[in-house]
This record gives sequence, structure tokens and C-alpha cells, in this order.
Amino acid sequence: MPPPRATYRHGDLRAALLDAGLQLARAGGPDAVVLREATRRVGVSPNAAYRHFADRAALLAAVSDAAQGLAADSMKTALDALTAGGTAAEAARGRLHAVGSGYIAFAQHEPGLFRAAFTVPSDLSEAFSLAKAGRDGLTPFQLLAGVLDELVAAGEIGADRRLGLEFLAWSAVHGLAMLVIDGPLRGLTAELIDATRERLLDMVDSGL
Amino acid sequence: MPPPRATYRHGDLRAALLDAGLQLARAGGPDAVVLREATRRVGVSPNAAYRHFADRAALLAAVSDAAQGLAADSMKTALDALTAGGTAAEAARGRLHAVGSGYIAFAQHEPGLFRAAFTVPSDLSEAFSLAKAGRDGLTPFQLLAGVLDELVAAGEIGADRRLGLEFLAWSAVHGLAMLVIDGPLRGLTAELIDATRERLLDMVDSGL
DNA sequence: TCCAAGTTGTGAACACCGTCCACAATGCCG
DNA sequence: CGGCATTGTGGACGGTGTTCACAACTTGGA
Repeated sequence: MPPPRATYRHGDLRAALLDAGLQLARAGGPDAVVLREATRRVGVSPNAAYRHFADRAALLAAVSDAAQGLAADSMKTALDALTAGGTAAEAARGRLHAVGSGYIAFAQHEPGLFRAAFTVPSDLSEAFSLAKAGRDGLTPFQLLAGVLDELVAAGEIGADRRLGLEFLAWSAVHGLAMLVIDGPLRGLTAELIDATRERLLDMVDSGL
Repeated sequence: MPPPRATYRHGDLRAALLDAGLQLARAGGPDAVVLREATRRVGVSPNAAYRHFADRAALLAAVSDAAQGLAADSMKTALDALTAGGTAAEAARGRLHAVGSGYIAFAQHEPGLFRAAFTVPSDLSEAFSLAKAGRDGLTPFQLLAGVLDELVAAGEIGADRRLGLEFLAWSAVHGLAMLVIDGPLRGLTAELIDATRERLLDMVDSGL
């Protein structure tokens, strides 16, 4: 129930709606981002949204992109928490581990946003879209790809095996995230989930 | 627009609604299973559904269970297509590969049903529910667990490593399925997807 | 400076959805 | 044969996405 606007124009309605949409997604996943509710929270009539988004789907897509940016932030945070040290190879493996951990941590701490981020259909052509990027301008996909490149540079992975490796690592980590959020792993203790995550990341690591 | 029923009672409305729900899910995923449309297809008033399902959620849950049974069928089909031969260890590895392939094949051929099957929240306590079982009475989870047991019996995996192994294999395969259906791998050529699947299954195989 | 044109918000309306209530038709059991 | 639980119907309510016509405001050029 925000107070009535002073001016007739809102100022930045698009951003406000996107923000409300993110709140809704955070609380209830993609299905909870309801156009009318978003406009209600912003204190504007339902139809005003149509000046900034073609559709509910368009609003949801924008929310999804923003949520992917937040996922990228979580991955980046995990990367930044690493202490430098060891050989280049060790460092690169540590960074691969961090990227995966950050991804899963995001799913655990923001399941609604995670679902909103990765349930909306998209394809490879959008994996580099700036709209999906985090604070540092990189998308989750780009962060992963960067770490894989480091592994190649460090000689841990043959350059001939590099192509498409993103999909293997992503699959494993994404799958675990889904199973933890609303699959059979839901409700398991944090310790058990942590242990499973470590084993999974080991599997990825050894399986290249 | 089915012809009006001869009898006032329908006969087996619950099964008919479930079937209509499966059709809807097949065409449009979980969001497409809308209660009113299901009753419409069956030729019954919207409220009739409430005599057999508490909720739209209950109908969707039933659809999800049935879809998991179909996934189990796809996995079982892949298993049955294997030709016996080789050592016990080789056979067990082949069966692990088949289980994963069958799972991904189901996602590719029935993306709507796949989403309906695995997007609905559930937890481990339901992983053995007979409602989710396929023709042979086994759930997808049980099929996977069985193959992992074979690997242990064949000496390919140490018994001490067995616990929770389902989650590693499942994560990888489930993640790839999701990425293929509406993730960045969407729209890739079948050859590329097949190649990625093989590499992924190799990763699982070697990563135990 | 003023006014025409574009932009952005409003209000009313429509169709559709899930769900609840009261009621009717039906099958079953004593 | 008669009562009763079961199963389907009809009508209604509030909520949703979306469209159309219109109003308020901003802006840029004569």
C-alpha cells in the first residue's frame, strides 16, 4: 500500500515492476510472479505494466534474466572467497569447485529465484546476454567457461576435449540443485547435502 | 466435444481425468494441466473433478506420478534392448548406461510429461511409491538403484561407496535432461546432444 | 510561447481459471 | 420398496491476463 505518487508519471516503472517481480519469484518461484500483484505492489494500475512489458511472459523473462545475474553473483562470491596459492592447476581446480558450490548455494538459499532463473526456456544464443550477467558483467555460463579455460591453460584438460565441456559440468551441478530444491533430496540435512555436493564435484573433477 | 454420456454416472471419471491431464501435460507441461479443460475433454462439469481430486494440485500430482511411471517405462525399454554378453562388470556398466539413456530419451521425446513428472515437488520418502512405478512396478529411482547394486555386486564399486550414489548419477542425467529441454542445449542438433550424452555418461561411469 | 504529437498511466470490460455452495440424479443395501 | 451415501450439475465469487478507449502528462518544433 505505498502512498499515492506525487507525480502522474512513475519515474521508472519498469525497474519497479521488475523488482516487485523478483520479490514475488523469491517467495514463490516463477508461478508466483503475477502481473497484477506486481503492479499492486508498485501502486499502479494493472495495465500500466503493458507499457513496459508485452506480456506476463515478458515480465517473467526479465525476472529470469535478473535472477541469473544473481546466480552469477553467488558464483563470483564463492570465487572471490578463495585464497590464492598452490600450483596453477590446483588453483584452477579450486575455482571449478567454487563455481559449482556457488551455483548450488544460490539454489539452496534462493530456491524461488533459482527456479525462476532456470525454468524459463532459453537457448545457447542467450547464454552470453548481458541481461543475464551479474555485477561483474559475466553470466553464469561465462563464469563456468572461464574456469574451464583456466583448466586447459593449466594443462589439466587437453584442448581437444575442451569443446562442450560446459554442458557436462553444468548438467551435474544443475541436476543436483534441482534435486535438492524439489526433488528426492529435498528435506535432507544440510550435512548430507554438503557431502553429496562434494562427492558430485569430485565426480565432475575426475570425469573432466 | 464427446457425445453426451448414456448414463448419468461416468464410470471411471478419475481415470478419465487423469488421462486428460496426461494429454494436457504432454502438450504443454505442468502449467497446461488445467482442471476445467480436463473436465471439458471428458465431457463432464468442472466440479465433478472435485469428487475425485481435492485440488488442481492433487490432479497434477497424480499426473506427475503417472508421468514418472512412463519415465520408468522408457528406462526399462532401454534396459531390455541390451544384448546380454561380456563379463558381469561389463553388463552392469552397460545397464547403467541404458538407464541414463532411457531417462534422457524420455525427456527428449516427451518434454511436457518429463517436466510434469519432475517439476512437482516430492521427497525421498515418495521415491518408492508404487504410484510412480512403471509397467514393471519399479520407479525410476528404483531402477537406478538396482543397477548401482549390480555394479557393487560385480565388484565395480566398493560397498563403502555405495550409499547415496543414486544422487550423483541422477543429478548428472537429470541436469542434462533439463538443459536439453529448456536450457542452453535446447535446439542443438540431435547428434550434438547424443555426443554430449555419451560424454556425460562416461563422466558418471568413471566418476563412480 | 503554444500547441500538436507521442508517451505513460487509468478505467471498464471480457474471457478464463480454481473453488465453494446448494441441489439433482443415481446406485446400493436393508 | 425406501432411505442413504455417492457422484454429477448449475450457479456464483474472486482472482487472473489482456484489450480498448480515454486521460494526464512531457516534449519538441513553428
